[in-house]
Amino acid sequence: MHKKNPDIYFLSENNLPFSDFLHFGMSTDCVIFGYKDKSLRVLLIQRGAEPYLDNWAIPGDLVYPEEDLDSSADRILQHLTGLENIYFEQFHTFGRVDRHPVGRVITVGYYSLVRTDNHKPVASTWAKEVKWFDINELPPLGFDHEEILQKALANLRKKVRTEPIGFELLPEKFTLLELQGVYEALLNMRFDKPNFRKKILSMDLVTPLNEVESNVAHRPAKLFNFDKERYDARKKNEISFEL
Amino acid sequence: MHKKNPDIYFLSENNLPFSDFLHFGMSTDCVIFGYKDKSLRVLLIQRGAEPYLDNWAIPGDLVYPEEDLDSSADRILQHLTGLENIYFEQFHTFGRVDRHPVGRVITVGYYSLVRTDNHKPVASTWAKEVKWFDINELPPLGFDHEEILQKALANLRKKVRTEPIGFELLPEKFTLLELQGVYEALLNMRFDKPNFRKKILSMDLVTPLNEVESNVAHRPAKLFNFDKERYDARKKNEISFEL
DNA sequence: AAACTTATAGTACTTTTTACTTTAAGAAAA
DNA sequence: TTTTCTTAAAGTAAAAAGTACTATAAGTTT
Repeated sequence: MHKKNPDIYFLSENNLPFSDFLHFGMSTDCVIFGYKDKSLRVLLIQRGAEPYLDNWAIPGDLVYPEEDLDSSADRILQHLTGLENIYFEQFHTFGRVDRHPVGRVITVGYYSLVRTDNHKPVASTWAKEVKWFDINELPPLGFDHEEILQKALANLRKKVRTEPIGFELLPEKFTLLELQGVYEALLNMRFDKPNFRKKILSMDLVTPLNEVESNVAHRPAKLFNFDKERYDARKKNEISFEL
Repeated sequence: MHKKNPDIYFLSENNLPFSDFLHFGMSTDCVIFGYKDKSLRVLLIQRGAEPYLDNWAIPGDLVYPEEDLDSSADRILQHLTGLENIYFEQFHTFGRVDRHPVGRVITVGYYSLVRTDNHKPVASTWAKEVKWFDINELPPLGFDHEEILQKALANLRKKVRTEPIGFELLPEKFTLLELQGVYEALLNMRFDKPNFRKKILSMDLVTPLNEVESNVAHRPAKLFNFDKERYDARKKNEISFEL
């Protein structure tokens, strides 16, 4: 017999005891995006344990009992890339009853943007291999990770149209043509060069530096950096970034 | 002593047993939006149990062990409004370690749009009262529900600019001025009447009916309905709706 | 029938977007 | 050192979209 319990919000018709509801596992998965050679990439791991041994998968881990969700995502990112202050964003939570073969595990999906030139991800105990995959040449993935990855991509593509996050994929200093390449890879479309340039400059969010690119076999382009302070200040006044 | 376990993805440095990670409670909260008298409203409940007894809160419930997240949200919506096929959307998951006084409960936030003319929500065992609140006159809320509500609203306001979901707040048949009222309430801004009208008609997503509104003390406006089929067909070709 | 209210159509103007041309600046080859 | 090549960067014109406002139509109420 179940006695009536201090319910959370309400326990509906069934009067199950509170403890019956505390049997969920919780994980976070991080879809890590990078940009190289004019194409968008995703960092995947090859699993070193059951279930889905040897399958490629999105890096993730169980959430610790005393850990916030965002902290968990941050931990995974640092563990895998060795980088701090990576841009990441929660985008969707996946909880299908049968999504995990071992038990009822809910996973919170995050996506992240990293500067691929900054680091070399390394394999470790929990992953046989870590590798960048072109977004158009993905291997089959374990769990429901194909669904998760596609949803991450869809969310990123939406977000990138209204917020200046494309910069997160580039080094501090970049040329406008490099920026254009990022947006073309992200949105899978071409832009007219002069018009893209005009549009970006008119937003007044990139600052020209007194520096040009080097080691190129043609006229070197001017380098810019993103003025995050100006953007943040402007965001308060609800001015939006649209591409 | 903990023995090494079949980990999910990987258990990082600490080798805690699998069962140690299955102590999460899981709930869904539904921010239910409605529209009436030119203003946007939210349906809240007054809690009939601890914690936060008598506080106003967003309706929600624990997820059942064998229940999908979306099903859980749907159940709450039906329970509360008696309506089926309500539009709802997952928007964010809240998991701060101390967000719930009773234990580690993660909550998945949904928002929902309902036609307020269709139903009368009723109080029941788990809620002393159920009431619509104007979005600008909200009471203090229990838990982290103020944060959840504001995030729901922000998400809705973003979504409404790119997808034609405003219609979900209106009856099947509506006038263009009513539609304008919905968007003005949602986005908290005014539109020019002729221009709004022109824009909506140019999208070709509403169909004029051979009917006009009645019981108005002036020239009655033509009624329209939303052509969901046309929108769905067009969405496949990636044509977007922007206001 | 006159006055009033809102629907609905239309018009002129401004801003933004798009497509394309021209010139500039540096690197490499002849 | 001159020519050729490549990309940077500025400019221009036409088209489209957005904005502000005016005028007329079609009902209801007095």
